[in-house]
Amino acid sequence: MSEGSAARTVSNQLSEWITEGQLPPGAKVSETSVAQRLGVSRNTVREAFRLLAHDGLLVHEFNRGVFVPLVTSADVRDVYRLRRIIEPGVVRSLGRPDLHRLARLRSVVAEADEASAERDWVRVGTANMHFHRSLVSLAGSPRLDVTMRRLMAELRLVFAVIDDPRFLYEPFVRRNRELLTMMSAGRFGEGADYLEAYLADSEGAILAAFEEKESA
Amino acid sequence: MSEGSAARTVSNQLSEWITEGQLPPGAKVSETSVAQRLGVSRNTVREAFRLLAHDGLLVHEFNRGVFVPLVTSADVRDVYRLRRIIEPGVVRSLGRPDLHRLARLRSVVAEADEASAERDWVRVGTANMHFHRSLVSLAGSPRLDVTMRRLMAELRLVFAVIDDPRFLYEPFVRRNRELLTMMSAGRFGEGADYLEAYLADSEGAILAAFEEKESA
DNA sequence: ACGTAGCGAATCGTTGAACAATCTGTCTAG
DNA sequence: CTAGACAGATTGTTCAACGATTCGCTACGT
Repeated sequence: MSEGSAARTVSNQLSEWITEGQLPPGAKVSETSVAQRLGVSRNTVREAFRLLAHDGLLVHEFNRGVFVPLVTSADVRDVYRLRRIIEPGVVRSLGRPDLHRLARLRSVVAEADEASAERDWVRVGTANMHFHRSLVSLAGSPRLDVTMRRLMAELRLVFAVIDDPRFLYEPFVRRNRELLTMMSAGRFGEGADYLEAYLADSEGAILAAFEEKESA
Repeated sequence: MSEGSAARTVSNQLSEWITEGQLPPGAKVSETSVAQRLGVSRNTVREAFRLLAHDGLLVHEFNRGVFVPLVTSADVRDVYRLRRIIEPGVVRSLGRPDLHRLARLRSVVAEADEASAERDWVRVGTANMHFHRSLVSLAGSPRLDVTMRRLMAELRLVFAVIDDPRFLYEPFVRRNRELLTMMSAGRFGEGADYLEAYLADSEGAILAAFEEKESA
């Protein structure tokens, strides 16, 4: 499945392994081991490494190899600093109520509702990421989109080290829906403020779960 | 010079060729031709391609090759949209007057003055880029830094197609110095507003030169 | 004349093996 | 116990080759 490029499939597989915690933060990822396990050439693995390094899911140290990044609380703060700059700004800049362009957001919210009903928290998590990426895409800025994709990828890295993501994801299902309601009504300023508080809460919750993890 | 990685030296060379206009926008860059001309392996060239694609200096189309991006006026607008979000925001967020951290900015301004006196406009241009990157680095955000690096790289792409960059660079030497004066005095709010107008003018000037180019 | 199908050349994607350069850890010598 | 040499492992880079895909060209049919 997912044809097109061997390097791409390898990078997808590695991405899964990382976000599912099989490759713990700080772990070294050897070229030959991955090449053997996935039955591809070393060169292809190297190309996949570059793809993932591009999204921040791996770090490349010259002559030393690639490693799963050790995410610190400073990184979490940095990611959220950018999110707080970008996301509310996008909502605020949405002058006209382009209602039909909110369709995608609506479907993502529905998806989150469904997954939440089934207590499938990882699906809720990915739906949440899709929501925020779709939100940013409303700005119509390609460069904002790639920045946001990077940030979300790094966030997946953070969630990989947290055991029970339920209390992190569950509240956001409701808040995403409320934000969408405000935007549908054309109340973009109010939505931006709401999203700002939302993101602050989210950062706080993640940092709390994170520092609790550090003490252990 | 700049040992350590063959791929890095190749990417630096390619970067020069692109920004100096030897590789025009839209041109296809073949793997084998570059490999032969620089005396390196195809694999190394591919690695260099990925590095440059990461900064937006090349675009990679599967099974088709890599190309020098065709920058449109929409791209210029997009780059400046992000700059207007990031740079004034950084200045505004500089709460305490960390005067000693402005030292680097000061030296860059001096460099620009010197280059301007010698009418070396490409040196003025790189000094200008250094100024804005150093400005953003004051925020202490790694992710903001890499975003800014990307944006500046793409901007080099734009300048490559403009013949006489003098009237684009020259006014900014003074404005950078004035902005620095405001920041040195702790007037960050005023500086942010100044920078906002500054960026708007810059975008306008580039777009003007750009559309004039398009008509020809 | 025009559009289309098919053929062939060129280029890319990937493989596999090989060698050089570098890092890491161990073991010895002082 | 520290410093330095040595060996093993891993990465960086090269080379040659083969299938896959794209592109331009020719030839054909309408």
